[in-house]
Amino acid sequence: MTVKFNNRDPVYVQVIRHFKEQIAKGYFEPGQEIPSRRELANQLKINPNTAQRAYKEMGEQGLIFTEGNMPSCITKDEAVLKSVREELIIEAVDLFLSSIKSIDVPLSEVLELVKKKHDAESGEAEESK
Amino acid sequence: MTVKFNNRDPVYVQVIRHFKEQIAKGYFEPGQEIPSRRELANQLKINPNTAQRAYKEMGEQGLIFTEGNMPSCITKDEAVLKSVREELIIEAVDLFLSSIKSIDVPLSEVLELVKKKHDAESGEAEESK
DNA sequence: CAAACTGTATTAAGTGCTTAATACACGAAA
DNA sequence: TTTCGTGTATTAAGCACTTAATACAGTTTG
Repeated sequence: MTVKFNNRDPVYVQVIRHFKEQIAKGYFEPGQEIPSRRELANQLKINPNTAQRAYKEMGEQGLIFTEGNMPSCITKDEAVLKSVREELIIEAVDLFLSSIKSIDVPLSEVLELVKKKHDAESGEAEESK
Repeated sequence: MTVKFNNRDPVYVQVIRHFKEQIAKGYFEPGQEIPSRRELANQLKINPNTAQRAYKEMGEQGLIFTEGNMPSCITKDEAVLKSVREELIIEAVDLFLSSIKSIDVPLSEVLELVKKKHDAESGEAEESK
């Protein structure tokens, strides 16, 4: 498990984001154990408290749960897991639309650019095989 | 001139972003005067030093220029003005694509959502007339 | 000339968020 | 029992940004 951090957003926020992306991609099974705070901190080279903060928020959001001193686990509520993906998608779409809107760019124009760039990236991935 | 600030990004960054959006929309003429630091600070209810910092960076980026003690002006270099728009568009597209990529969502699926949401927003704008 | 406006610079304080350093209670396992 | 690994809580330190209070040089305006 590795995460590339940017210097702009708080680390704990990026950690949460990372877990949400993993969830969205179906990487976790419902109820699956996740690394302990200290272990995650070691893996990501961050402070245990930062990991703790990320886990704490994820717990409050219902993404993970913790019973006693047992290792924390991904929620068993599949509806929650499913909604994570949808939320991330909606988030991306809304952000994109508001950005475009604030520059007054015709949608058709950027959609062409999106397709073009996407195909270009796919091409690169293909070449690197 | 009003700007709605969020609590996440530094104010001076948001001010710069605001000017770039105005430039991208063709709101400014090349060489056009812009408000003084103190006046902008008054309008936006921010500290003059924060306005100064925003202007300073915009000057370093070539977006505005200042001669002597004259009021600062938008650059006369139309190529720069044009590139601002393109940069903002590319920025939005790249961010969108990377977001989508990190969730493993098929492009066609989100493009449908983008169009749908965009049309819905246009509809709302139409109704509010 | 004097006043008021430009831009610019320096220094300091305050504020909020992030990170860090510890400590504690609990349970499982050697 | 002792050790180790859980989660949790508290407190302090660090850092970036914002704000603040001035100061200075120059230009325009009354």
